[in-house]
Amino acid sequence: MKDMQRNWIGRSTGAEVDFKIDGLDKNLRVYTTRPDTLFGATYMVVAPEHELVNEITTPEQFDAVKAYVLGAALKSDLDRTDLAKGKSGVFTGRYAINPINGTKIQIWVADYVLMGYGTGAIMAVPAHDTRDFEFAQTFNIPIICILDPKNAPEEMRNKVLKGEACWTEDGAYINSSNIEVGIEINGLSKEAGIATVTSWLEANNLGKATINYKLRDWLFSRQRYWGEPFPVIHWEDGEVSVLEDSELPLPLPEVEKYMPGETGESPLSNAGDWLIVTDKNGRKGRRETNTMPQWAGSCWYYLRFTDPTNNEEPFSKIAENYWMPVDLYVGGAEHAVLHLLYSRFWHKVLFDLGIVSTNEPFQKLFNQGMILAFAYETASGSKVPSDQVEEREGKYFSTVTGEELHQIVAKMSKSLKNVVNPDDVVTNYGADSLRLFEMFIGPLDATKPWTENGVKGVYNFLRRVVAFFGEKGNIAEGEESKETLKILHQTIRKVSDDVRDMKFNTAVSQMMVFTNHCYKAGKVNHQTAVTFFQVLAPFAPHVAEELWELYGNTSVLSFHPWPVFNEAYLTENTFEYPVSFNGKVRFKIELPVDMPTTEIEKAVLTHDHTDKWIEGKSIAKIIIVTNKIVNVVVK
RNA sequence: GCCCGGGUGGCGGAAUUGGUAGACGCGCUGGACUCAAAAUCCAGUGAUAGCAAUGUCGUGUGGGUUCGAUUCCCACCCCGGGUACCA
Repeated sequence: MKDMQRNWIGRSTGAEVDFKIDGLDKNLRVYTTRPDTLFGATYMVVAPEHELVNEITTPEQFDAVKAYVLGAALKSDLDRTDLAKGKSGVFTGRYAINPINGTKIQIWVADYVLMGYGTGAIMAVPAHDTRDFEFAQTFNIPIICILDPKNAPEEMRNKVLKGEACWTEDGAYINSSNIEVGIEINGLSKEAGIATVTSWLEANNLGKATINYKLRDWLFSRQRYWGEPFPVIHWEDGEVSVLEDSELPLPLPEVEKYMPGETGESPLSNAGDWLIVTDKNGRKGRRETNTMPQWAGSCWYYLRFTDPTNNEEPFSKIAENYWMPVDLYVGGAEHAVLHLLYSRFWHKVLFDLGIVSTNEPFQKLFNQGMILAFAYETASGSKVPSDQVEEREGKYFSTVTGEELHQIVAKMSKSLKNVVNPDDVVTNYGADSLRLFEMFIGPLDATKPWTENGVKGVYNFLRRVVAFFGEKGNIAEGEESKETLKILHQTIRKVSDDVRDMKFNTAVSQMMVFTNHCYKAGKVNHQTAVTFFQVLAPFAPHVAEELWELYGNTSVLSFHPWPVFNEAYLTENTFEYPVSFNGKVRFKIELPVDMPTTEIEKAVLTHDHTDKWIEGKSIAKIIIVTNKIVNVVVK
């Protein structure tokens, strides 16, 4: 999860390097994480949107470049990434001077370089970068190897040295010195190479060490109508002010259309009169049109929850101190780089400002798995809404086109219309059954398709609980049996542990074990029954409360403390040892738990079945793990 | 491509983290009840051989470590999710 956040933030360290443009009094600045490979730079690429494209392009190449830039602009982002398989680009006709060795290298325009990252321009080192290599091969650009892959297989190494293969891992520098300008990294390690070249660039004023992030905002940059408007006014004289506390909150204005403004501004720019404000001196101003869309507001809701009725401030220091940090954050993995990342960021800002008392907002994260559902797609892979699908003899067909479809498993979504409404389960089996089934279906963190196979199982369990404990004849007076007490207390322990570990499926199964035991035992006493109701209550609250009341209680069960298990009921006097020969279990033998190993050994060796397995062989060793297993090694 | 998960009966899933593989549930089979069916209750249910006692095989595949491996190590195959020309 933190890896995903790290990837999203995408911090990288490298250097910016200036290349002189041949015949122009300008520099082309690139960002690279590998300044050490400067000797291997054989061409440069600028993004189609780069501001210098027009200036760089020579008259002969102008039409070709213009056509290419236009073409790139028309491609959507999706197309551009979809076309990742093949590289495209066009030569600008212009050259740049490699500052480290004075070589003239071609400048190209290509859409595999993105304007939004770094400087929108790169130096290409085809021998040691797969993208550059692919491009250089496509357009017959020289490939110069400067890292000798000494530890690579011989065949591979030869290809790399000849510029016929790309090598992105470490190696020994070759062709990497220029005495005239005082730079020499041949023989250095990668780390030392990067440091040497970077300091050389800085000393000669040709570049500097830089840190870059690929972080994209995924929240405020996607403006929409629904969101809290910023309480900010831009005045005609250039002053910007925030609203008085007394003017808050600022509600959203009613608008006719929710589309973005004509200049691509937030939808609030369509709000007409609402936008214009005049102060008491007649000065005119315009309201800020940006809102806090989507989860911008919920990034801090947990703080407001600590003090929800406070009318003076978002939350009091006392309340914040008492409740924070949040014990548990339950959310899907899809929140990793969205809600969770923003929440952590905001919280850290508030912490630095001294407004909250913790550096992190959440103590523990739990990723619950997504519940998937069946969906349908055509042979060509396009999705068909589930309400346009009919089943005939185990095959699926579109009710619109009649085409045969195949069934896939995909996450539930509105667009696929494969959302399952749990109301049916509630109607047929009750809310407790639905609740219990969601816990019983499997581990909370597992992703799995929704199926109602098995709802019957938990429904049956609840029905058996009500049938057994609802029958007065099953409740006996007096002391509880040892066996029942043991299983009851095992159940308390297991359910307590499983709830703590959020393993609800096994907690439910333990309660089933207990109930099955009650049926076998035939009778249990009053105390056993009500203790079980307490355990059951968080899982099936309606059933548990009903039974609790049936037993003459007038208070609410949920307010009673959780039962505590008693170790004394769980201790055993004997243990049934599995006896194995060479690791294979052959029979079992019941022995006292405190029997010394020498006695156990004797008991095993004198057992009737033992002869059969040691016949004609000799015993090499006997391994006894107390109250676990006995293993006899024979040869 | 890269980064995470994960492969256990017909199915959903258990297994105290190296110690009896398959708890619990669904489904299926048989029995009881019923004129009959449903519901319910009881019993059985990994595969295979056997009337049985019992044997052999078995946790994606192949190897390794170990007295002992679903669990640890190495290589590979498959599935799911995330991400993607980030220089």
